[in-house]
Amino acid sequence: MSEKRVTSQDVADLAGVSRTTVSLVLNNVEGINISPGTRKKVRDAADKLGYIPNATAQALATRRAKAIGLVMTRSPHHIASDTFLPQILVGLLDVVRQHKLRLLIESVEVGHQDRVYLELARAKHIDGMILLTPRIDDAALKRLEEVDIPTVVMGKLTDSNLFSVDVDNQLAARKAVEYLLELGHTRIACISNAPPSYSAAPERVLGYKDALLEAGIIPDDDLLQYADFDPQSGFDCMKTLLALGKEFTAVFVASDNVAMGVKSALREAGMRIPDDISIMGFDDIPWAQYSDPPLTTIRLPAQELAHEACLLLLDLMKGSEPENRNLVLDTELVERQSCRKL
Amino acid sequence: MSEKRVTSQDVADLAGVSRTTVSLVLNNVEGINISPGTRKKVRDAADKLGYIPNATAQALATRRAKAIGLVMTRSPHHIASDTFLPQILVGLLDVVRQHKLRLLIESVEVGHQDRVYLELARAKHIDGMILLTPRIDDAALKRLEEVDIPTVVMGKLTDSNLFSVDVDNQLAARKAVEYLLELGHTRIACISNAPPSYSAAPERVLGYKDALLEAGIIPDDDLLQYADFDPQSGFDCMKTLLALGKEFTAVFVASDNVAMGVKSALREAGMRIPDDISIMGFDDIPWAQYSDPPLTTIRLPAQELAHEACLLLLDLMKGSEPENRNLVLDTELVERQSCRKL
DNA sequence: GCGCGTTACTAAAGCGTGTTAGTTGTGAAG
DNA sequence: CTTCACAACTAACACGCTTTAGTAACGCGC
Repeated sequence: MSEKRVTSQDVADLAGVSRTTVSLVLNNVEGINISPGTRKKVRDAADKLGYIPNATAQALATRRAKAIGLVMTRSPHHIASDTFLPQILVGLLDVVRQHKLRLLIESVEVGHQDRVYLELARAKHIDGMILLTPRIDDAALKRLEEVDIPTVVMGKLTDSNLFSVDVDNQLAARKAVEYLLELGHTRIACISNAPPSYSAAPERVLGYKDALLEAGIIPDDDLLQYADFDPQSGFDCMKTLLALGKEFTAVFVASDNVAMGVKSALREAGMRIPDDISIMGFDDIPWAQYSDPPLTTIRLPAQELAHEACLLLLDLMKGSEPENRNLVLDTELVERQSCRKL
Repeated sequence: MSEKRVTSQDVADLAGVSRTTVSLVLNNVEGINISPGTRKKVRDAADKLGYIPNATAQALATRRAKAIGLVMTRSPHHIASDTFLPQILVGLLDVVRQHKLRLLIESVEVGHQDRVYLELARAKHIDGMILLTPRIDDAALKRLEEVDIPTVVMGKLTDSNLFSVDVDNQLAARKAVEYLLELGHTRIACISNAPPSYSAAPERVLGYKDALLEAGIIPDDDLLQYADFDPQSGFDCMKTLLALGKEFTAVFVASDNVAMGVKSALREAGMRIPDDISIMGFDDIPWAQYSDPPLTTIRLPAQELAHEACLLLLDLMKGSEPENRNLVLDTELVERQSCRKL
């Protein structure tokens, strides 16, 4: 309480040296000559006083905040129900801690992007940022490329030359649908994870169509629906699909979270999984394996993606420019019990 | 790129005033006289240059970081599968943004608490912190009370006089079990959410016993199991319970997440919900209403808890000392279809 | 014209660190 | 005995802002 903040001056006084020396010793500055005796005196003094350097002052002097930011451009509602967020945080925290950095979280309301990106960058709260699933049509992204802050995007942006980390959504979706085809399904519906403006959504749809075409099946646009991230939207999509009255024996839902709602709608309609309809998910959220029946899905390595994104960002912050701007991690089909042989 | 950072000096030069005036105008300092003309000149200059004050320098000068920290004392694995984290973040972000603060996320490895708490506080990265579900036996908590940084704990600590925000776990659990009793169940098992050392776990068990005793039923310790946060542990607990061979017609699972695994185990054993056994959850995670059958549970207002915790923290940071150190929010029983009348 | 309060501003001293340029003392080479 | 490199430090400026103490100008009553 009454104890004042201890500064490097206090340490210097106690050790009988200058503030400069304290700084040089405690920061282990290379290529400088300080006698071992003095080094010890400084260290002892610092220990004794419980000296903890003021991070703000350090940041001001060094011009680096020693922090990175995780920026989410989604509505609060979508963030609240984002299954991967905890995993992403863990992936980031892991790297961040090892490098003695801090992690800042920021969410931006749609429409206010300009200022936030700029403020974060210019105000030097952070030295680099990781952008989470932004919209393709985010005009501010263009402006972002002009800002001189290192940035890594989680989720690829076709029309941008920002650095990114992602999975091959199209390929993964194709694998998923090929699996259904192998089981003998030919009438396969598709419910995408999000509106087409979010980059991953159209890519997954493309993979779905790829698989069908390769098998000689013409995709039927009536069997294609776009959900909106949450279970409720999946519920609604499946209702619409069922109301059409078209026949389908399997559905590829490009998000496990959405699939929860889809299953709910199927249940209400009295359809049994996988007896009456096979369902294939995407993401492998933690509950996929505990759902009834356990959901066959595509595993998205969320934590690893965050991990790699963070490492890439650190590279950029160091000034190196990896030649590979777009890192792609592998997905894996996890076979459970929601799909059956026809 | 080549454009240099614009400082308040640049604004002052362009406006033809001093740096002091710029600061006074842009910060809307009260009780100071600046002519409207000058104010406009300064504002125009700032706009024209796109001036964004350097937050680090501001922090150093004002001695406030304008940031709060969310500190989690749990293992990466537990964080990664924490269903409420996204909601908590949204609750915090909401308040934080309105007050133009930033949010820092920090996770602490068990055993390293001392330094982290201290460093965060002393280094002045943050002006206040919110502690998430710490263990009761966290020795560093004692030390934390000595640190002069405002702190709010989410989840009550019996043995501490820190400020806290929580629900009444015991009461909520009692309500849950009373509901089962009203439906006619008398043999009711209980699977707690976590090991007894985590504060919420024993409280919920107490509520369970309260309800039974009030109904004249002696709690049978064989029917009581402690899970460990995740579905797998719930699966294991239910296996153990079933292996005992004791009769029970309902089970109160003090965590929806754990309940996922419990249901999985019941399914494997060929038992139908709610026909063969009624199941009552706790938390109301987003997937509870989409599970099969939709889970009857106790709603834990995670987002509101975070919201209130943040508001309380802001009060503390302003220097006020609310007389009520422990804020308790209401829970609500959400009736769905996993429990049936006996 | 003088004293005085008020308006409208500014000079300069912090905030706590990093870092450059420079100073001192010492031993060895010439 | 000088010269010079080098080890071992330090003085002082820079970082970009806030804020206190102070100054200049102005109107006003007498």
